[in-house]
Parts: sequence; structure tokens; C-alpha cells
Amino acid sequence: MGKAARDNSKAFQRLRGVGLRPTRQRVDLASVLFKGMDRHVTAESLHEEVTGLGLKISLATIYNTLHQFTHAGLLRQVIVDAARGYFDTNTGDHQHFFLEDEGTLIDIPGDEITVAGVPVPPAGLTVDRVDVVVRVKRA
Amino acid sequence: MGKAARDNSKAFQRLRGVGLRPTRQRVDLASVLFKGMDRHVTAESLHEEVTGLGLKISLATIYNTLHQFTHAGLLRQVIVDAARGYFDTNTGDHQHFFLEDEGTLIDIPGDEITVAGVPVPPAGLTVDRVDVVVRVKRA
DNA sequence: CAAGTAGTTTAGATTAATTCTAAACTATTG
DNA sequence: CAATAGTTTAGAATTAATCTAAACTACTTG
Repeated sequence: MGKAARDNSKAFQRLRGVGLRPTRQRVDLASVLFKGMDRHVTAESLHEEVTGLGLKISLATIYNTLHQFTHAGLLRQVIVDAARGYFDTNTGDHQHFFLEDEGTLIDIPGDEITVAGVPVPPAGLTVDRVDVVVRVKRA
Repeated sequence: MGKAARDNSKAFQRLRGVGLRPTRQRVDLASVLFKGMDRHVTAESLHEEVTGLGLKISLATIYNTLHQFTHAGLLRQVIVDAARGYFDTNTGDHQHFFLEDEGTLIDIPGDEITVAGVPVPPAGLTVDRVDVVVRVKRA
């Protein structure tokens, strides 16, 4: 097994799989994002995190990469806050609690929640996605 | 009767009713916003609209007023776009179609759509609101 | 109804998130 | 291993939104 160094081969393969050139930055970001459980990040939070890990990646690249990952289907963007973009490593069918006081997201499994009665969209349009945001506050 | 001038008394009363001092700007904005059917505006779109009507209201005041109206329950803010805040004159129970290509909102009556199975929020938190956004695209 | 005052408006500066630019860099190809 | 097409980045630019503090006005009081 050699070094205790981070094993980036998974991230490398994942990038190859979606046709993204596995650059050092992208591999590092993918490693951090997809290592453990699902998570929600903002560009800023991710930048702080990787910077704290000693990785050098510019904020512009973080923004670029988050969008590229999203287009590639590796991430999903969650719109809950007018002031800040969140990205979710969970791209499956699910919804969110949004803790307005803290700016935190919590996943709600897609099979727990159901949206019924969505009307037929106006002519010429198709449903792209149905997003449910349960906004919660301190009681 | 008398002049054909805009009748602002409704707007005036509405502002009084929610405890907002009926200044010229607020009366003008309320008149424009609540005159006809329900509508969705952004600060910029509303600013352009009133400017086009020959009313002089600064953008800062538009922002202030939209928020004041929202706090007073006259408007509701809709979060669908990470880059732009929308305000809705319909404050009742309803949801939205969001036409991603055009940045347009269309109301979905609250009694047509149902969200079932919202889990109990984490301890210490209560549900403030459940928002459903049906994102639609050109077919 | 004059004048005080508390609440409002505003131009312009400021902030914050994000995107753009174009020059330097690097993974891949031939 | 050189060519090149795609990538990264610092820093400037953009955009929505907020802040500031000075000018203004609706409402109250004497």
C-alpha cells in the first residue's frame, strides 16, 4: 500500500468517466467532495476547506469546477438562498430542509416525501425538476 | 370622480392598514403592484416599470419598500434563482412554475398541489414554510 | 397651522457573490 | 518530446443588494 497519502485514483476515474480532464485541481476537489458521506458546500466553504488541507486551488477554479461537476451530473445545485449557491453531492431523488438561521441543508430522502397534483406545464414546456424546500426555524 | 388621475386611496388605506406611513413612494409602488392581477417582480423590473410610468423612485427605495411590504405581509419573496430576488403579490397558499429559460414565474394554486410525507424537522425546529418549485424548460 | 421630530428617501459608496479576461500552465496527442 | 487544446489563476469587472448620512416629509403638538 505504500504511503499514507490520499488515494486519488477513484476521483481520477470518476472524472475520466464523465469526460473531464483529470487535472490536479479537479482530482483534489473530487477527492474532497466524494470521499465520505453526501454533503452540501458553497464555493466559499469548499475553498476554505481545501485551503485548510493545504491544497492550493483558486476560488475561480472552485467556481468553474463546481459548475463543471454539476453539468457532468456529479453534483446538483440547490437553490434555497438568494444570496448564495449551494452544491449537493447527492444527485439522486431527494429534497431538503433548509435551516434558515444557520444556512444549513439537510437531505430528505425522495421516497419519504411526495408531491402530488403538479399541473401540466404551459404548452411547449416540460418539467425539468420539482424542488421542495422545507424551510425550518428555531422553535 | 373628477380627474382621470390615478386613484391612490386604496393603496393609501392598505398601507395604513399595515402600519406603514403612506409616503408618496410607497403609495405609488403599492398602486402599481396591487392594481390588477397578481404578479411577480424583481427590484430592477419594478424600478424600470415605475420609471417608465414617469414616477421617480430610487432603486434603494424599491429595495427597501419591497422588503417592508414583505414584512408587512403584503408581498412574499420567492427564491427560485440564485442570482435574483423575486417578489410575489400573491401571499396566499400557492406554489410556482419557474420557466428557467425566461426567468418567469407562474402561480400554481395551493389546492392543486400537495406535498405529503414531510418528515418531522430536527429537534428544536419548526416548519416555517414548504416551497415547491416546478422548474420547466422548453420541450 | 407653525414648527419639531421621527420616520423616509436618496445618491453614491460599499459589500458580497460570482464571472470574466488574458496570460501562464499542463494533460494529452501525435 | 514538441505541439496544442484545454485549464488554471490573479486580478479586474460585473451584478444584485445593502449601507451611509444628508436632505426631505408625514404626522404630531402646542
